[in-house]
Amino acid sequence: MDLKEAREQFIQAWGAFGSAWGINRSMAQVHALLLIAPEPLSTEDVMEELNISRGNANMNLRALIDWNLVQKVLKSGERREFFSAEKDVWKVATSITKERKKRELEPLVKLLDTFEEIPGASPEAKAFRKMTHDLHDLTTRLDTLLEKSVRRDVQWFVKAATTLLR
Amino acid sequence: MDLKEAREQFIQAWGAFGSAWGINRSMAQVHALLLIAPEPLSTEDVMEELNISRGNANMNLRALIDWNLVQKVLKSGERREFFSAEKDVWKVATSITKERKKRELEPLVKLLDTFEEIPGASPEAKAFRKMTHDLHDLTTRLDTLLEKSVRRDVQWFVKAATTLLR
DNA sequence: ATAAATTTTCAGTACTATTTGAAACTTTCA
DNA sequence: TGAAAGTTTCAAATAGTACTGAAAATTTAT
Repeated sequence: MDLKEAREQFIQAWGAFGSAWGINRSMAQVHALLLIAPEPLSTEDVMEELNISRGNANMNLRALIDWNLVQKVLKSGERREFFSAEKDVWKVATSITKERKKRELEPLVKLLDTFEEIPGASPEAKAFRKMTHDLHDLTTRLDTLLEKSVRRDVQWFVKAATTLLR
Repeated sequence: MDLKEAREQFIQAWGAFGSAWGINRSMAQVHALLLIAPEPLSTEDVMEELNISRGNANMNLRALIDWNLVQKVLKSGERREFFSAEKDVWKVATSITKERKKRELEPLVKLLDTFEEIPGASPEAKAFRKMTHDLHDLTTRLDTLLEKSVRRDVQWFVKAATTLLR
C-alpha cells in the first residue's frame, strides 16, 4: 500500500468510526485530514482533498474549533486562514471526552435525577423508580470518572487503570 | 410529573441518548420500554406502546437479543414470545461496551496496525506514520482497558478507578 | 471609501437511514 | 394434514440529516 492510498483509507476509516459514534462523517474526515497534514491547511485545501463544498468545509472546520480539536493558524503574508489539528492524541481524547460528556451525559444525569420522586405503589411505578435510580447511579459514577480522568489527563489515567487491572 | 409522563420522557430521552452514540433510536426506545417494564412484553405490546410497525418491533427486538440486552421469555400456556430486558445496569453497561468494542474499536485497531509500515521520507509520510502510530497506541490501550474492565466487571472497575482518582 | 479577497449563511437539493406493511415463512394445535 | 397464530423478511416509502452553491456579510488592502 502506498502513502496516497493509506491516507485515503485512513480518512475514510476515521469518518466511519466517527459516524458510528454519533459524530458526522465529514467532520471526522476533515479532522482526519488535518491530523495527518504536516502543515496547516486552508479551506480550499480541505475542499479539494475531500471533494466537498465550501459551505461544508467551513461548517465542519468551525465545529472542530468548537470542540477544541482544531485551531486557526495565521501565516504571515497570507490573508487566508489556515487550520491545524491538535496532534497530541491524548489531548484529542480529552477534548472529545469532555465535549460528549457535556453534551450527552450531563443532560441525561439531570433528567434521571428528576425521576427520583415519581409517586405510585404499582409494579410499574416501582420498576420505573428502581431502574431510573440505578441508571442515575451508574451515569453519575461514569460522569465523575470521566470528569476526573479529563482533569488528570487521559494518558495517565489509562496507564494507571490498565495497571490496576493487570 | 406523573408516572405516565415520566415513562414517556424516559423512553424519549433514552432514544435520544442512544442515537447520539450511534445506536438507532427505535432500538434504544424498545430497550427503554423493556427496562422499565415490570413484566415481559410481547411484540404487540411493544408495537402499541411505541406506535411502531410489526417489522420495526421485530427487527429491533432481535437486535437487542444480539446485543445480549434482551432475552426471549416463554410463558406457559402462551403461544407468543415475550421479551424481557436485563435489569442489572452494570451488566447492561458490560454488554454495550463489549459489543461496541468488537464492532468499532477492534476493526480500527486492526486497520491502524496495517499502516505501521507505510514507506516514504516526505513530511507527509512522516506525519502520517507518526499519527497513525500514536492512534494505534491509544486505541490499543483503550481496547485492553475495556477488555479487562469487561472481564472484571464494570462496577468494580468504576468504583476502583474513581477511588484511584480521588 | 472602494473593491477585491475571503468567510459565513441558508434555502433548496441530495443522500442516508429508518420504518412500514404486506407477503412469505414457520410453528402449533385440532 | 390443514389452517390459524405468530414471526420474519424485504422492497418501497418516509423521515431525518448532511451538503451544495450562490448570495450576503465581513475583512483587508490600497
